[in-house]
Amino acid sequence: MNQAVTHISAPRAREADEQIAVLAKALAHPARIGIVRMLLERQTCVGCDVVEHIGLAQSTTSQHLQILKAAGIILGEIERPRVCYSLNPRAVDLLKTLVDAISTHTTISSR
Amino acid sequence: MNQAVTHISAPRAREADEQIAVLAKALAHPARIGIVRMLLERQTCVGCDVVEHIGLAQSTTSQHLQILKAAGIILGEIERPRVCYSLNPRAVDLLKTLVDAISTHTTISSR
DNA sequence: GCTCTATATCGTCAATCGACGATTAACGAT
DNA sequence: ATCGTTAATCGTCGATTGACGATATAGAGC
Repeated sequence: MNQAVTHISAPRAREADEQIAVLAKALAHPARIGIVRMLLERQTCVGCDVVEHIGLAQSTTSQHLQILKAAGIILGEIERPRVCYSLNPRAVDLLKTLVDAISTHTTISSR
Repeated sequence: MNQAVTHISAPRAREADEQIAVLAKALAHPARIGIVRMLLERQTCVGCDVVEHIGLAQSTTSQHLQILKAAGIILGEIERPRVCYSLNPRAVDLLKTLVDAISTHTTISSR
């Protein structure tokens, strides 16, 4: 039972690796980190604000938003003709769980 | 002062975005997540074990290890003819700080 | 000096990413 | 019905990634 968290069976572990990698990949671009930061500061915001804030073309920005949305990191609520974006608390929890697991291990194990 | 954490000046924020993105990018591949997970389970390990564990070619594995090392996520101590890899506690702290910041915000702000 | 072992680096190739402008879609307002 | 606004999607192009095998490097041991 004490191994429950640590030692997942191999195939499951691979799946988990895949999922985490997807999350990391979605965050692996400064523009997308910028969007996340923006959503932290103002707790919600509209697409055209994002375009203005990060200074890329509208189409490019939309792409970045789609990537974040596909990874479940942000939510987009339609408010015609706008879309209102916000962080997905579930994704934040997932991230937190992950990093907690890592930091627990390193605290215990790395001297 | 209460804004110190939240509201960093724009150019600094961009730098921070860049740095975080670099970190995320280094983790944005299942093989590399697998390596990190491996280093969590055994607290340290040698390159050739990694090759065997993740099942990619030696050259490919070495590349992944270099990427993680370049991002500061792992450390490689030379023990001729091997290299002994371990997680870098500083990187873990960095990640933790980041996610803590995010989760604090979402807890406070998103109802 | 060679040979073995463990890593790192090089060169190549297909696949993916990230940027852009142009176009399309959906609706509210006139 | 037409116009204006906001987002999403398409098509394209150069740059980057990830895979591999081949080669290079560095030291231990004979």
